[in-house]
Amino acid sequence: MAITISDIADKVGVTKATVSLVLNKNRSKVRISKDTRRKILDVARELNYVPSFSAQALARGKTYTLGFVVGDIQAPHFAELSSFAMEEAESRGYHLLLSVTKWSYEKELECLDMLLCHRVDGIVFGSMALQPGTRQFETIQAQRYPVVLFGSPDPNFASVHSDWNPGMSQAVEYLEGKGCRRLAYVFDPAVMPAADLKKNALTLLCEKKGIALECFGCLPTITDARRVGEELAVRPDRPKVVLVQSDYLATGFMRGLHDKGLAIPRDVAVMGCDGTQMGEYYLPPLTSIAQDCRSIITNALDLLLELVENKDAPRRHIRVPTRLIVRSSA
Amino acid sequence: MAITISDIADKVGVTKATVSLVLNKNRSKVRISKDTRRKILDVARELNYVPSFSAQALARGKTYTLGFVVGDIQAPHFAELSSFAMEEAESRGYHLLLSVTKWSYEKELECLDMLLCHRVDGIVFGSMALQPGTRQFETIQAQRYPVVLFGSPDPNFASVHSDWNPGMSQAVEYLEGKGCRRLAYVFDPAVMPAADLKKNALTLLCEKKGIALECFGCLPTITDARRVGEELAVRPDRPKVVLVQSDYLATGFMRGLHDKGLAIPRDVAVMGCDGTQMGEYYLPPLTSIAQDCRSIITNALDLLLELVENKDAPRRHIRVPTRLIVRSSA
DNA sequence: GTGAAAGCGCTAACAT
DNA sequence: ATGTTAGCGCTTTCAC
Repeated sequence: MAITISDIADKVGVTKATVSLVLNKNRSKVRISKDTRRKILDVARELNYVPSFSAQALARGKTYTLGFVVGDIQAPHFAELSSFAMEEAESRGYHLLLSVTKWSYEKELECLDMLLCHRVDGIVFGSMALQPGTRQFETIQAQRYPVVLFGSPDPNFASVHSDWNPGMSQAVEYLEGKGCRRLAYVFDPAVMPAADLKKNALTLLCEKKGIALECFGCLPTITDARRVGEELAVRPDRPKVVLVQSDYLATGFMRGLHDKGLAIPRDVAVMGCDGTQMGEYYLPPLTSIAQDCRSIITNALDLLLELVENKDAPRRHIRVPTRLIVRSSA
Repeated sequence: MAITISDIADKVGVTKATVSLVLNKNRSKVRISKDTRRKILDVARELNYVPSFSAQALARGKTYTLGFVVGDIQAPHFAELSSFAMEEAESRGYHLLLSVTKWSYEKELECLDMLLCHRVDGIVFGSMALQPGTRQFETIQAQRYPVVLFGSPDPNFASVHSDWNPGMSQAVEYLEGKGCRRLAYVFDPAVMPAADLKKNALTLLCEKKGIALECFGCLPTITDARRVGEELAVRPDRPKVVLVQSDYLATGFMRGLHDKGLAIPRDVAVMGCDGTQMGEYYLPPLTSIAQDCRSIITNALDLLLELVENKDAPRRHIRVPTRLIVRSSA
C-alpha cells in the first residue's frame, strides 16, 4: 500500500541500499553523487515516501522511542508532566509512548508489557512502583533495561524525585506564622509508606515544630477527596488548616467543604501539593507546595538517555527542590 | 538482547514456525499437539519471552495501533477525550499513539507524518483541520487512509462532532428565563468560521431570540483567557453574562474577573462549554454546555474501525447531542 | 502435526 | 560512488 524504498530505487534505477544511504543523510560518508542524490530525493518527495518505522526499528535494533508510564493523565500534575515529557523527548530525537495505569497494579504490568513488546529504548516510570517478583520486573532487571523512576526513589533503578523538605518547611513555617498549631493531611494510604516522600517529610517537620498532625486517608480520585471534604466539614473538631496530597485532590476536597457551606480560606484553609498551573486558575487561587515539573522531566530524560547510551552507567538519583507558592486558599 | 521465537524454537527443538503457530493460539486450526504446545508455552514463559511489535507489524502488515491527535492534553476536555480514547482503543484490541499539536499547524503536520511512518491502522484527528494541499493530506487521500475527524465536520472524512443546538438552546432559554437580553461570547477566532460549530449555533439562536450577542476573541490559552477576563471586567459596559468557548478557558477568564475584584456569578455570570469533570469541581461549580465525550470517542472508534476493516466503507458523519448542565456559575 | 522457505521494509557491512 | 548480500523477528503458505 505505502511507498517503499524499493519503489524509489526502481524508479530511479539504483538499489535500495543507495536510496537508504541518501535518505539517512546524516551518515558522515557523503559518498553519493550529487546527481543520484537529487534524483532520489525528488522521486521520494514525488511519491510521498514515508519510511516505515517498524522496518527501521527492526533493522537497526533501536526504536528511538521512550515509554512514559503515569497513573492518570486527567490529574493536572500528570497532564503537565506528560506534556513536558512529550516535548522533551521530541527535542532529543525520540518519540514518546504514553501509557496510563489508572493507578491499577494490574494495568501497570500490562503497560510495561506493552512497552517491552514495543522495544522502547527506555522507560520513565511514574506510577506506583515496579513490583519485584513479577515477570516484567525480572525482564527489566535481567536485561538491564534502561528505566528511570520518578516520584519515589528505589535503589534498584535510577530515579528523580522531589525533595519535599524545602517546600514543606516553608509551608509549615508559613502556617505557624499564621498561628496554626494543628494541621490535617489528606493523602492516599495506598502509597507504600517508605515511598511516601511527602508524608514523611511533613511528619518529621511537624514533630520538630510541635505541630499536631492528623492524617486522613483518601483514594486517589477526585470524588473520594470530595467525600473526605464533606466528612471533615461536619466534624465537631473540624481542622482549620488542611494540606492535601495534590492540587487535584485538593480540588475535590474543597468541593466537599463548599457543599457543606464552608468557605475557603475563611472557615478552612486549604493547601495543595504539586503547584499545578490549574491551581493558579482555581478560585480561590490555590496555595500549593510546588514541584518543578520541567526539571523533573529534563532530569529524568537525561538520566534515561545516559542509560540508553550505556546500559552500565551508574544508576543515579536526582532530587529536585520544591517550594511553597502562596496564593489565596491558605 | 531480548528473547526471540528462535530462542524458544531452539530450546524446544522445533522451528520458529511452530512456535509462532502456538503463540498465536487464536488460529482456528489447532493443529499443534498438546505436548509441543505445552512445552513451547512453558519455555516461552520461562524465558520471559515478549514478542517484538515491530517484527509482528512488519510481517502482518498491520500494527493494531491507532493514532489520536489532539491540540493539548493539559486542557481538561482533551485530557478526558484522550483518556477515554486510550481505554476504548485498548478494549478493542488496539494501542493508541497519542500525538499533541499544541494547536500549531506545523506540529500538526509533524504529528501526521509520525503516525503515517508508524503505519497506524487509522487516525482519529481532533486538532484544527487536515489542510488540503499538504503532502500529508495527499497521502491520506491517495491511500484512502482511515481517518475520523472529531470536533468539526469535513466532507472529505468521516467525522463525529457535537450537535450544539440542544445544549445551546437550553442555555439560551435558561439565561433568557433569568432575564438576560445581552450575552458575551469568548472564543478563539483562529478556528475557521465554517468549522466553529459552537459559535454558529449560538449566533443563530441569539438572532432568533433577539438576544444581543457580542463576541470577544481569545487565544486558546488559559493565560489569554485571563487577560480577556481582566479587560472585560473593567469595561464600563461590562457584560453581565458571558459564555466561554470551553471550561478550560472559562477558568482563565474567571481568574481575570476575580483579579479585578468581581464575584461569580454575582457580578458576572459565566458559563463554559464541554462539561468537563473539572468544571464540576471548580468553585463556584461551573455551569456548562456539556459534550458527551464518551459517546464521541466510542463513535469515533467505531467509525474508524469500520474504515480499517473496509477502506471503502462510506464516510459517515455522526452528531452527538449536547446538553446544559446547570451548576452555580451562571 | 511440523518444517522449509519466502517475504515484510529497511540497514549495514562488505564488495566492486 | 554504488551495488550485493545478509540479516532484524515474525507470519504464512505450502510441502512433507
